[in-house]
Amino acid sequence: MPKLWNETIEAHRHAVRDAIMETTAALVGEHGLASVKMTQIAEQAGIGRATLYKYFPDVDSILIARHEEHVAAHLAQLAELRDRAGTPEERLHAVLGTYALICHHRARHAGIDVAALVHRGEPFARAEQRLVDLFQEVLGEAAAVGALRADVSPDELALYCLHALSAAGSLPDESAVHRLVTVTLAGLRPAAAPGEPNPAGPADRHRAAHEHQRHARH
Amino acid sequence: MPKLWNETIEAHRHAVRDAIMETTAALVGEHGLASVKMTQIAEQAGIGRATLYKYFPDVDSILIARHEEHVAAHLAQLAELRDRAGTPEERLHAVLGTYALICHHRARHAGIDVAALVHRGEPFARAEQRLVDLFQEVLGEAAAVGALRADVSPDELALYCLHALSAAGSLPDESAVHRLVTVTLAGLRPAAAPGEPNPAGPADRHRAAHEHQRHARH
DNA sequence: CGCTACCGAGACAGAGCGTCTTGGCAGCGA
DNA sequence: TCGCTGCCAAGACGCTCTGTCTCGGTAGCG
Repeated sequence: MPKLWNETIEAHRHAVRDAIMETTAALVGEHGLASVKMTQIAEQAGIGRATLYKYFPDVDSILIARHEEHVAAHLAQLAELRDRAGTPEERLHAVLGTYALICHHRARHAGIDVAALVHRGEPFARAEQRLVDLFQEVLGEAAAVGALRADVSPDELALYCLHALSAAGSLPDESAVHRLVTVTLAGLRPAAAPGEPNPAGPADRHRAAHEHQRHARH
Repeated sequence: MPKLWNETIEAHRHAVRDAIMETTAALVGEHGLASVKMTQIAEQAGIGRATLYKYFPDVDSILIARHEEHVAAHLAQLAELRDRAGTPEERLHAVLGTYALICHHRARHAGIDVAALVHRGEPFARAEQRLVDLFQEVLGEAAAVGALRADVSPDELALYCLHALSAAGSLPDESAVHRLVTVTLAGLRPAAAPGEPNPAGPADRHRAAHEHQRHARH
């Protein structure tokens, strides 16, 4: 593809790497995940097959690398929302709502291929774990001000959020995604039944405690 | 495997088919999904490779067939719970709780392989659709007696339940699964806030309407 | 101008695949 | 008892894709 090397060799390699990943994603979107071969990718990207093997060992690695870049971008976006100003409830809503929209648009854009690729091997587990950790932090802050139910730990609630919001990929439009976020958040709130134990109040108290948590993170 | 044909030819073929599916599942559990080859399956099952191709065209078909049998069994179990006696809330709780336990045990037993296989192609979409339909029926009955929030339609709530409960596969023990069901159900209940529109009462009224729905199904 | 690093193209052996043929065995009916 | 039919294991065959290697060519750099 790049006949003339762009500035440095480093930049050239990065450009070729990006071209490989983009070409592979296009081929997968066109012909499906199983039928894409290394030969096809090399031809489409305009590089030699041996050169392709110098960048990636197989098709899965290419798509995993592409997926990890997307995950990193989304994670940065969510971390930025997490560190914004506002009450823990507001930031929880922002993080979960944005994640749901990400799921929605990913499903609409990439189809089933990402899900098929992503559910195998350990790279996906790591990406999911980072998401759970991020959710857990926001949930912990919300729990500190009593905005969360106290009978389930934040790590289990984080897992609940992650899976519940993944339903956004099957929803038809963004208003449905918004309703899904509302429903998911409803599952997180303290039990309204009078007999249930609910030690933390619904108001935003413990402000100092959650500020301490936020700053102790970095 | 079966040197002497069992009774009829039909039964023999069924036995061979079962042996193939069981052998394949064992190999996938042992060596992973990607590395299992048709040659290996035929050798392990004690049949010829050409014979294997007379039963299944490829490895995926074998695992999909096995998965569909499991799904059918689980679906029957859930349908039985749906048609049991009791209030719609009780039956909703039973169906969702049982589905969560199924997810939990499946993840514990088969590992990541089922998820990896299951997320590609159209057979999985059909199985998921049948589950959503089943959920939707139980949710519709619960909505008829006012046990559900009225601001989200039962089909969207069914999708929410399906995905939220799939988190049970990542939970460590059954008590955590039970808490997940509690949280998921909390997302389904009518909004407790006084300002929110909540036309249906929390008590079990409209009993006749939901009985009508149940009997109109068959 | 020579050196180095990279690259495209092609060759090569190996693994799997999907099909076909061969020879053999189990059941069934005459 | 003897064919006849259906099924089967084993193996051969051509094919695709893989992963590695070598070759000749070219861009940058000193």
